[in-house]
Amino acid sequence: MRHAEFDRETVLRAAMSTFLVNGYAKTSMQDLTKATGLHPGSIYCAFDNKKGLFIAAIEQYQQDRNEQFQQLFANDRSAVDNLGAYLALIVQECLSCDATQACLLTKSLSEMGEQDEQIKQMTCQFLQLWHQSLAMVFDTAKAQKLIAQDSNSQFLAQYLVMGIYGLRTVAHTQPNEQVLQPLADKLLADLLRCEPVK
Amino acid sequence: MRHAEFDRETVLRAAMSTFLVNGYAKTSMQDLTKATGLHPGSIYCAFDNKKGLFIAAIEQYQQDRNEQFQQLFANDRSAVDNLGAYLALIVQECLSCDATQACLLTKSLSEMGEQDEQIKQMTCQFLQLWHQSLAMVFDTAKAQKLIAQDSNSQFLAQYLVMGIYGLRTVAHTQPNEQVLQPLADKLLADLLRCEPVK
DNA sequence: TCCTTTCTTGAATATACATTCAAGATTAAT
DNA sequence: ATTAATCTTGAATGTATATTCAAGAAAGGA
Repeated sequence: MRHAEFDRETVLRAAMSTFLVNGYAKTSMQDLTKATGLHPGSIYCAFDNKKGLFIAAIEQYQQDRNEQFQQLFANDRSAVDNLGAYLALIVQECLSCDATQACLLTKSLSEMGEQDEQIKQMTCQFLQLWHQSLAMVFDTAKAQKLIAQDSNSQFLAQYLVMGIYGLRTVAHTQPNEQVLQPLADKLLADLLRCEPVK
Repeated sequence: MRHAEFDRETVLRAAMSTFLVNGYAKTSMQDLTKATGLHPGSIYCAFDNKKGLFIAAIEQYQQDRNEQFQQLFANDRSAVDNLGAYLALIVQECLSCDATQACLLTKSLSEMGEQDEQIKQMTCQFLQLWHQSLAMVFDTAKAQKLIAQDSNSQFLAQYLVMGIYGLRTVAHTQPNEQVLQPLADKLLADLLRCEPVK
């Protein structure tokens, strides 16, 4: 018997980062061997092929982001404060010039959604889970009487998702805190306003 | 003397559509010869290389979209009505299942922005022009006294840009009018509200 | 210590792809 | 009608790239 020498999570995070910078198509196996330190044979042994590594990297991304999310909201502070902190964090991520700024899920969906049904299914499912997590935050806000009792948590979460997608895209052309933070502020304000839902 | 046999705009729109579906990297010259009806040599003669054709297609896209935009807003109706019609049009585009749903500028920026400075410059510039066009619409709305006189047109336009980016991304996971139209409605409502700008 | 199992290595393979180019075809002016 | 200029054709070229595989290395059980 013998164990694999590499640490799976480390390898997946390296691959993840490479895919984020180059996109899937423009990431070569050579890029991946350089980034992960693994030789081609090892990658094919552990992940089947390039797409298998990509899928594993996306799953790791989802897990990492989800843990970060749960940690941010696991406290007794008001849901509104937590949302404000969450948005501020996203703005800061957008400002950091490295590739963390984009979301691997939406980037992959945009690149491959039309051609690869499996990638489309997986990314859509993960983004849906994120939407649901945000809806639960709005449920909490309702319970804390911070927003109207007749608010539609699903709708508000969807609107926030839309805003965050948009914020990240604006960041590509305007990676500037003076631009992004006011947008995030208005987004949050518009979410908290009493609003009859259609 | 002899003229080229193909119609440049037709060729560029075919290329545009192919790039939109596959992305730049996954579009082969073979795809492009099939889509445009041109043989490799003709493409290289007219556009230098694959990237040259891509750039020309992006320029055509910008021109087409800009003309569509100017036409939509060239009337005497209220700027708010025009914005509503514009958003409704975008929602309808998002619902049509063909590749028109995405924006070639943001898609290209997302795919190649990190690696190709020229593409980044060009797409950012065109997106900036769009932002300015929208800002002028808010100036009109101000002149028509439909929004507060101290509104910041630049900021409102940026917020609308953000919302449209977001709407288009949501459409990838939820290509559903019952989801998209309410989001667009709230977006417009939030833009028209009297809002002290930071 | 030895042996079996599993992992690692990286050169070799096969394919896909962007690009070139020389011959052939077409046009318009003379 | 002839000619010169330009366009079209599509097979050939060279490069990049994903994947395979057989030999070598390491680990743990007997």
